[in-house]
Amino acid sequence: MTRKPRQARSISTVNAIIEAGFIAVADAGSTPVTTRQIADIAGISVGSLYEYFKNKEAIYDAMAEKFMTDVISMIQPVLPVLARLPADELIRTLMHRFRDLLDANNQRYRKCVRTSIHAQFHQYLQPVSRVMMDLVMHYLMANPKLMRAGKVQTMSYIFISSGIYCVVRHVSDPAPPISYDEMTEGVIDMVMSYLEKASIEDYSS
Amino acid sequence: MTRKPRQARSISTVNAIIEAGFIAVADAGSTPVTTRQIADIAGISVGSLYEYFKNKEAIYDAMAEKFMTDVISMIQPVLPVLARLPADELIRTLMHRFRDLLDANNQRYRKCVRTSIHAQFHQYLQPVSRVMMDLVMHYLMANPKLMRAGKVQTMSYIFISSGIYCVVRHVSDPAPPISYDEMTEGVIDMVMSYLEKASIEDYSS
Amino acid sequence: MTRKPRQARSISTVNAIIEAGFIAVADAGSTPVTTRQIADIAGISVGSLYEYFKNKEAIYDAMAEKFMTDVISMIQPVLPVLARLPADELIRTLMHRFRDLLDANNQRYRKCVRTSIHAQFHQYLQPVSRVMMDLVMHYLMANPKLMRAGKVQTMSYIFISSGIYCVVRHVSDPAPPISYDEMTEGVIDMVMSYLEKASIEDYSS
Amino acid sequence: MTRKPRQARSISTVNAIIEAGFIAVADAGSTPVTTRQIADIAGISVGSLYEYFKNKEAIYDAMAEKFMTDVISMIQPVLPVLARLPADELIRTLMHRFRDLLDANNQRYRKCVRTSIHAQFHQYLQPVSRVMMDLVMHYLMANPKLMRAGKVQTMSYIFISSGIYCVVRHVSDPAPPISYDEMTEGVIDMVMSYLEKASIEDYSS
DNA sequence: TATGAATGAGCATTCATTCAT
DNA sequence: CATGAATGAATGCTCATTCAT
Repeated sequence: MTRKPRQARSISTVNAIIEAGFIAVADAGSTPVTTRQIADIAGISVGSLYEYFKNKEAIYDAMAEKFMTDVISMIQPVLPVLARLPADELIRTLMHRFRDLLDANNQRYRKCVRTSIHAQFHQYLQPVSRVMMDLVMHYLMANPKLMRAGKVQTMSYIFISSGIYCVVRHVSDPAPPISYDEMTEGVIDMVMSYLEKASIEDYSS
Repeated sequence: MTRKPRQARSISTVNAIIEAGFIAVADAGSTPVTTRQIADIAGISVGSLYEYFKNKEAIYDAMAEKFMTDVISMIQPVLPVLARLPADELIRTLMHRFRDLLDANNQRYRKCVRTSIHAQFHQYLQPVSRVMMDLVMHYLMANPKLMRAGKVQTMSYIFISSGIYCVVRHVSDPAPPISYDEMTEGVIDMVMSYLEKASIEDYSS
Repeated sequence: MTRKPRQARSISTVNAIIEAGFIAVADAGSTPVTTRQIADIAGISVGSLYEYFKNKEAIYDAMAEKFMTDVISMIQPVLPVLARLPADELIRTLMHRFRDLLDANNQRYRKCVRTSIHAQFHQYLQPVSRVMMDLVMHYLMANPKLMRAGKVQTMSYIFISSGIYCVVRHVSDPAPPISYDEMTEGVIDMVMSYLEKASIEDYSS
Repeated sequence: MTRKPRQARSISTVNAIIEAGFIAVADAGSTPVTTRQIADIAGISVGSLYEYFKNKEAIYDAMAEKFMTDVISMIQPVLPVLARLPADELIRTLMHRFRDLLDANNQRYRKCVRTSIHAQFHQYLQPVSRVMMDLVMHYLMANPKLMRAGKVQTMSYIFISSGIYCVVRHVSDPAPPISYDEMTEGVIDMVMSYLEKASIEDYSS
């Protein structure tokens, strides 16, 4: 049974382990990460690892949760602002903040996404989809005229999938044929074209 | 001239192993596949496996290659037709053929994509991107007016990434919020909106 | 003079640990008991465990000793009475008191014997043999005519072994083919037959 | 999954592992035996161990089964003879053959019983009880007058328990107070006294 | 060529014991 | 005295790979 970390020291150890997990994944390349590696990086013994986490899986879960938390806290503070932005600015801001998140902590997440393609892809990306979906919902409520555009759900699904995977692919690509900024503008063009066309059709009807 | 029986056998054994690899991955769920499983399914001994493949990695490589070949031979025969189609019809045809490929052989690839999310994601999808890029190039050469639309490379990159990942995500999702056909039409809308807008801008300039 | 509170506390803690040891063994079933479990049940920390006992082995030793003490204090008070009883009554009384001891404290010892079959068998049973041997000696001294019966030592050894293991086996057996009372009477028959025969031979000689 | 040993070599490896198991248990004293130890003694690698046995438990099971087989084949060949023997000769023969079995193969079973007191006691002894019960049944059918003696089931239970544990205790005792032969004669006396008394009572009634 | 028994490094996990606080 | 976080050796078990037949 995992002891519940109550004390300050314990909490920091838990964080150190999660931290070590990300570093290990980032460093590991495609080979799977061992508990020993994580313990070594965290500067503790294997035994201690199991004082704080039931098993390896639990560490991965905590990492995914930490990632989600980071994604949320990347968006949360600017949420009121984002909802008032025009769509192109919204996307641009989002893509930039995402890049910042990927590059924070010595590119931790960038490296992890690169290697996690081979491993916990879904566990990492599903929460992002969820958060993005929330954001879209907020945005639609703040911009009700968009609701009149058809296929709201379908287009949300597609835009979110597209956006996330464009980023993932770009991050994973060792020599991307276009720059991140070019990609950002492309995504904006794509979305804006649709929104404009949809609103025209909406008016004319 | 008669085919050398030894070679013929070798080729069929190699294919049997690759086949077995897909079946094993499809059946395995999330647990990793062992060489023993592959050998058993292929109906040969582990020892023989290593007669035909240097190691497990080589089998995965061959599987990815086989997948690419299948993707190519899905597109190749209709290539002349595709190039003459309007963009929406092109995408619709493509998405349908993709679905057929995923469902062929008792949904082999569908199952593999689902589980390979956790494993050889890139190895499988990079070739698809490559093939799609080729197709786009063909299409552009057959429809040179599209070339005048700006950001050809950027938008190709984005549309291909989007299209592939939309399919992957849809396949992986146990309960997708929209149907495959809705998604198909959504992707078409997205692309068409952009192309229309781009051509308008092009005209006006 | 007041008892030194430190000592008193120590003694009660030691007892609590031994107590906890029995409870842990009784509860554990066939899985081995950990020091953590014992400490938890005793309501102290693992660290404290090692304040009072050198190691796990020492706890087991203390448990065995406690068991012996309990066996002794089960017999001691009735010793004068027992020595004056006829042999059959002696055995009957003994077997009943044994059953009572096994069932005391929520069947603590019964459960322990059941699981300890797999573990500290000897450590638990040797003391019992010793105590029983003492009892037999007392009995012989009180009934000197029995001394004339041959093979006193041999028969003591056999009767004690038999008696103890009959009880142990009966306790361990989830579905014993005979009842405890039937077994008791059987053991009495067995012993009495021998004693009668021995005394006849003795007389005749 | 454990491969089923079909070939001669495989069978001998299985036996070698079981053999090694006994040697390991005999040598181990009170410390638990590891798979590594068994593999080393058997002269194979840990990996091979698991080719032949699902897990450690399975090895223990096989050992217990082997022990039972040995006990049976100790009795089986003399079964027709035993049934025609007077009870005292039957017991004497049995006890002697038991001693021989314990001392065979460099005292393998003697050592194992000594240390297994702490471990797989029941798993080893239950089969013996079973076999002994069978023998008693055979004996009773060959000597139907004994059936008339009361408490057949009770006395069988007691005599068998007594006999087995007397041997076990004697084997376990580093300095037994009586010799094996003395013990044998004592057990015979005990049983014979009962049988004689029972038959007298039977006649008189 | 084909086999499959054999290998053994490597993994996740446990737990008696220690020691800084 | 008490604590419980930390330790790390040790365990059961797996599986990619080899090689004698």
